[in-house]
Amino acid sequence: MLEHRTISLAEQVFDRLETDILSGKYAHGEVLTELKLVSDLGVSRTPIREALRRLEQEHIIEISQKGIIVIGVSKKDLKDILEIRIRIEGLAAAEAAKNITDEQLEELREAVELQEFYVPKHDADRINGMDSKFHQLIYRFSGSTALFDALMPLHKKVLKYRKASVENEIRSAYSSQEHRAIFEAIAAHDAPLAEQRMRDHIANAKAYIEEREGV
Amino acid sequence: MLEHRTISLAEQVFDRLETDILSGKYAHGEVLTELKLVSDLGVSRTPIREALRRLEQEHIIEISQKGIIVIGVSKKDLKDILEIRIRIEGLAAAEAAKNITDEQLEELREAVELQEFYVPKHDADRINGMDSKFHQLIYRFSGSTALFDALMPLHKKVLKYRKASVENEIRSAYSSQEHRAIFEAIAAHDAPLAEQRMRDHIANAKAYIEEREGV
DNA sequence: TGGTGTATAATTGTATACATAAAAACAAGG
DNA sequence: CCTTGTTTTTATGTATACAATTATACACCA
Repeated sequence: MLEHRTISLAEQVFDRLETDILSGKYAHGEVLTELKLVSDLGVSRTPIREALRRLEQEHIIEISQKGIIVIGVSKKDLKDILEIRIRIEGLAAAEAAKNITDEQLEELREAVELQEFYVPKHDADRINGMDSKFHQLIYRFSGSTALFDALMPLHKKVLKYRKASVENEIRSAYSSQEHRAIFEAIAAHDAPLAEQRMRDHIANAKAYIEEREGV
Repeated sequence: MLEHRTISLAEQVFDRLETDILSGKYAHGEVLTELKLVSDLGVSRTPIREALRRLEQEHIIEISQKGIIVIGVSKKDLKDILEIRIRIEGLAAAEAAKNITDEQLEELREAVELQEFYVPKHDADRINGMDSKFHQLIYRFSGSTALFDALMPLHKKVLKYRKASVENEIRSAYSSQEHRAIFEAIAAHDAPLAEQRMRDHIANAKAYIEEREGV
């Protein structure tokens, strides 16, 4: 396992396993063992176990005597997650509109504009990356740890399904425009407008994803 | 550390530390070390570290080279948490109204009635216990893992502040009545009514707590 | 053939030894 | 007296050895 800066092996293992599970690299029901992960990742059981405990807490794996069972995110989960995000992600945008600094605003602007840059190029991975970054920055700039902690795991769990959205040119273009509109409301420090636009944005994403996934 | 049934030491350590931190037993800013916990709890560093990782993920501790810094729940956190719960806990009640089974309904009824039993006796600990149980059962009976995962940590983090509410006779009696009303709506499988009553209940609790805490 | 008990193997659970990095103590020099 | 460089201590990070539990394979018997 390469790259060992200041970030601990336990953290790296967590990030990697979380991404692999949420991206669908491991299938639902697949059984892993700590020993298999030891040989795959090239680290000892200690950091692996610490990562597994956190993944278990997020309910994307289950640990039993048989091994580590991959759970992932079901379509029912997806439905529930988007329903929750419709109700609280607007709050994050509203709080960000109230609290954001000029410097943070520039960081947010960059995410919006890079996404706009990649959309006509159909670079799905980078679009997805900027899309994620936009939402996560808003969680952070809301200034609420509670909102951040509630929204971040929900957002990460949509990864696999968001990827598909981004590959659709029409939805991808609309989504980028919606981000721009939310950004403008936040930049104007108009909390109610930011809240409404974010709520609509999640509702649109939900409608698209659910139609696509057939739920 | 006594009692080692089927539940692992790591889990026991997590529960104990979480309760101690959220109840205010450890003060904000207090610094612990793994070694201190080893001697206090009588278990090795391994299960302690696994518990600490989970507590760190919940943002109620921070781990640094200086040791383990207790963070806990600030009044700002409390405000943010209740604002979130107002927006999504009604959804949990609505889903429970749709999905609850007769057997689960009886379990919920028991929590309501035991709370009603303890209120006139001013048994704060047991009232608090039944109050918590009522909400947590609804999270479970909502049938949504996402709602459960979002709401459970928020609910647990109010522990310290809820305790004070429960010691007030007037608020405690109202709260118990509100639980009864929510229960009746769920028992009637009236999702919109359950949602509205739960939202009002959280809003009332928020108003009381915030007035009391002076935020 | 089916079930049951037992032996075996495989897995997680826990403790501990060692590595590493940062903080703290301290001494020297300006 | 303050600053700075060095040493020492103290903390977490990681690997590994050992324990305990559970799943599995298999032989035996009804």
